[in-house]
Amino acid sequence: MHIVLSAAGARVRAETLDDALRTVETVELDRAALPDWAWERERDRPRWTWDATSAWYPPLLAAGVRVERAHDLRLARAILRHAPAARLDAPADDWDRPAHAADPDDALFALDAPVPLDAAEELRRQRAAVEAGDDAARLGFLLTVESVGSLVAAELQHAGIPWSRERHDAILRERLGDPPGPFDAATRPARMEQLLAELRAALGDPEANPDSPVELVKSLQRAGIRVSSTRKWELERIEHPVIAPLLAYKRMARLLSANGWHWLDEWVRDGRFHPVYVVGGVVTGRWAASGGGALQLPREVRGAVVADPGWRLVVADAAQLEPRVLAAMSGDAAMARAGQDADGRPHDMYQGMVASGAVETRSQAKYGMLGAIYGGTTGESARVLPRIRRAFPRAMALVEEAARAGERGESVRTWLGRGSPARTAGPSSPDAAESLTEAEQRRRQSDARAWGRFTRNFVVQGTAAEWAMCWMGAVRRRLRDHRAELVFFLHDELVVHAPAEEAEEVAAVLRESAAEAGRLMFGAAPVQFALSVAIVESYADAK
DNA sequence: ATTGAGAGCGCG
DNA sequence: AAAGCGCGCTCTCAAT
Repeated sequence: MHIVLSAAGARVRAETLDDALRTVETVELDRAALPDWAWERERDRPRWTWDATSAWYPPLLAAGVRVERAHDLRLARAILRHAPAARLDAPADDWDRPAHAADPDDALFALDAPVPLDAAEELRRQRAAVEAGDDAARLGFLLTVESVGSLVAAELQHAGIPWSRERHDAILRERLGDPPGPFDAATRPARMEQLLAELRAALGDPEANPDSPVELVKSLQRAGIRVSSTRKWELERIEHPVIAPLLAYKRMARLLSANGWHWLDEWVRDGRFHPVYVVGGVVTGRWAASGGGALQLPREVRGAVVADPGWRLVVADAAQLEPRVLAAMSGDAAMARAGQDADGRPHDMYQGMVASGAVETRSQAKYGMLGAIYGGTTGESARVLPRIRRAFPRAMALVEEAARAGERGESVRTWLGRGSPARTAGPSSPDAAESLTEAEQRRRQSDARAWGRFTRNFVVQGTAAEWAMCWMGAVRRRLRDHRAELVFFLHDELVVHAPAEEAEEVAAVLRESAAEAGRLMFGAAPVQFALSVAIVESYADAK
């Protein structure tokens, strides 16, 4: 059963659909009455269908209403638009517009803006587009998984991750020194001022400005240091007294601007950081974050993430997720074996590759797999690739086929059927090869290879994102009647905030859910999804 | 004053 | 040690 919600002027229309998507009941109600009404109807476990979870769900959560199932029409439309297995012939319209960012306070009231689109009609159109295609089961599952993701994203934002202002402030003071007071002549924290003086002295340039890359390059060159940029790795290989204080300064400046006191004031409220996730925000299907930089939370500040008294953080990290996903997709039995021990239990995959004799060291295994999945062409990864190819031919064949498809300008798809975008800078004109200059031919070849690296990575990264959404969906369902709740997500990592006495049980839930995600995605494929799980009071202690 | 590109660096 | 993929954020600097 679906309940389709849409804005009807100042009110809300709720249409109940049976499993054949026939309308069986339509009611209108005041927006203010929606949470109670939804809570009532949730007993029938309907699939709440709306233009965007990010718009409808936050106000329900704010009113204390959780729902189990949803269908996010805009997210689904975006997937169907590019999925090779979908038969969607609707012309581009407002449903193709991404949802606007959610404001939990007034999202419902912002909704009535442009178009009262017919949500039920769009749902029927989407179902038809899935069923007319050649991969209906998987594609339908992908839409469900994406919608579960949208629910989890809203719930994560609602819950927030426990954040200690005191710890954060202490970390900043320890790293940067005391912040300048309001009447302080210094404009930078104490240790930064000190380093600034040091590096200016080392350069013999009292005006040197490390905050401006352009000015800094000039200052360095005046001091006889030949650099073309101020990138860390270029500076690191230079022997000069200015380098140490300069690198230290740059590191501090980064921390101060990205996650300093200003960030703390802006993003931490009532002891929680409420990250804004953007489901489907990345072409591959990964989530993006908007504001606050939830997906780039530096290790340096994770000490500020502290469980409430009597509570713990259960931090689970999927080990070697992308290689395992690749093993499952390609059905590469040797690679799957490398990820489990003799009893078939999850086990460090890179160690397994060493044990099987495929490579000599763990680091070779790691860089070899990175090279396979990203398309490495140089250095250690390129050196090991032939050995990886020999040991895991099916896995390598899958990524290399994806790369070749991309080079030919074809699109590729993830395991559940998300399609890669059309190549933008494509092979524009069918010029005869001989009419092109040599430089132009080289450029096109290199563009084609770059696009091939993108499609190569797309199939694996996108499928890993699908696994991750299955994982969190399973965790969410298993934690439904617990006090513990999901509070953070980071591509292949989940954090649950749990009462101390529940922590061990939650750790088991995380593991069982990883196994369930593997079964849901890949059926009986013999791939184990290993987790490293830590029960800690502070996120910084997780690894 | 606002906008956009590029540099640089944080995350997976 | 960095490279090969995907991002967001903050800063500078030039163009509008």
